[in-house]
Amino acid sequence: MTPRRPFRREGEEARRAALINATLDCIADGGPQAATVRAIALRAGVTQGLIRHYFATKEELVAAAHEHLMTGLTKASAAALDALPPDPLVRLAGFVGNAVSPPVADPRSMALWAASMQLVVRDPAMRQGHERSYLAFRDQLEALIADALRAADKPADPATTRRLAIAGNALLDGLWIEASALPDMFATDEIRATAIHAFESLLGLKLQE
Amino acid sequence: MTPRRPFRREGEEARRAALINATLDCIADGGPQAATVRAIALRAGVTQGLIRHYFATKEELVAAAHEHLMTGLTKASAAALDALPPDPLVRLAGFVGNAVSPPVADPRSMALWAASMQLVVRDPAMRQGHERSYLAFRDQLEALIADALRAADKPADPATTRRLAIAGNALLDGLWIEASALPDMFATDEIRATAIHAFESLLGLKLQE
DNA sequence: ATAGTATTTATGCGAACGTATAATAACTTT
DNA sequence: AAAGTTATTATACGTTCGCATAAATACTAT
Repeated sequence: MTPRRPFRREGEEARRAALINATLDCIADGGPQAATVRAIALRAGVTQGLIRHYFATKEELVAAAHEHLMTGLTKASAAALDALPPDPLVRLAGFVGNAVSPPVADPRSMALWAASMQLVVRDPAMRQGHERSYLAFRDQLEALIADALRAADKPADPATTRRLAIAGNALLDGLWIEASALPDMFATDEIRATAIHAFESLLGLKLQE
Repeated sequence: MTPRRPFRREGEEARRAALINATLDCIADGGPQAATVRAIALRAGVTQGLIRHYFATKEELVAAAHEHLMTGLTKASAAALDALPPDPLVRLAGFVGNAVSPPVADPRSMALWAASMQLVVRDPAMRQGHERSYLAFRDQLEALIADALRAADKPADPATTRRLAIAGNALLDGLWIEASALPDMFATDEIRATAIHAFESLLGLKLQE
């Protein structure tokens, strides 16, 4: 004779968003195996039956959460670019510095990224998505590198900028991982300085922050 | 009245090794959630009860597998160094090239690494282990960098070599991830050339492969 | 106000999980 | 050769998982 739990109808959009965010929170906290339908529902403030109403299977929900995460990261990166001044050398330095500093570098993002990488290795569809977002980021970096080289009157032919973008992207990935996984090992300033200094060496020019 | 399955006593050492390898295979194939006691036992050619006989809990087995993986990677890296000639410039180029090429770079290692990174973010004990192996690799790289700089009559003070080791390690990590996660995107030679060329820029000297 | 809709809760089911325990057979020792 | 030890198999137990379905209630339209 326990009273039935009261509720409000929040609408499809809000509920889907809440479920997706709850899924990401669960994965970030305890890994993919902690993202059970019951735990997700609890976090989203609903009961588990509701998940079935908006997503046919749990797998579908996880895929939607992954997509949401990826597009969110790309958007955040683009928005950060908008806030930078027009000088190419300053823009590149700012972009590089941001990529290895909080809030871009943080343990939660790292945990989510590691979780998604596991799927990427195994699932061709996930791999395609990863490839797309990887290329989007790298193309952004390549454009910034080309602008910086031209601003310094240096050659910026496609073969050069491509190679620099691949190496620069790898450098940022690696520093981001180290800064996120071992946050106590480096000061934020040290990682930023290391990243910018390395880019100066790679491009053979002086950047301004 | 089905006959009981025949067996042989293999001894503690062999059985522990078989169980650990089976665990890693399961994780590499299907992620941590695929490493169930039943799947591990099947792969190791035993029945599930035996796991309990050698490991008090599944968690203990997974931790042992993780440790085995890490020490194995460190050993492989050191062994590869032994095979290189004494010239510092050649050694560094060889070390850098190997780090981003098969068999070091391959999807299985990548999957295992991604799985372990999840634990690293969450578990302090795992993080300590990760930190140790990270530093071991970086120190190795720093020594090679210092030797290469000295061989080229360049300054190799500790502050410089440390910063170069951090950046160089990050670069190798990033390229290794890209080469492993997206093996069809780059030719092996391209990744090797990119890595060596980037190190030349970072150190300001010409390497020989 | 009332009826209708479909969002949401509540409950249940079968499978698979980690772990515990008992039975058995392959070795070892005497 | 017989007895003893323990590595190994076999079976069972309780929990939790994803998913299915039925019941109820908040909202919408008339």
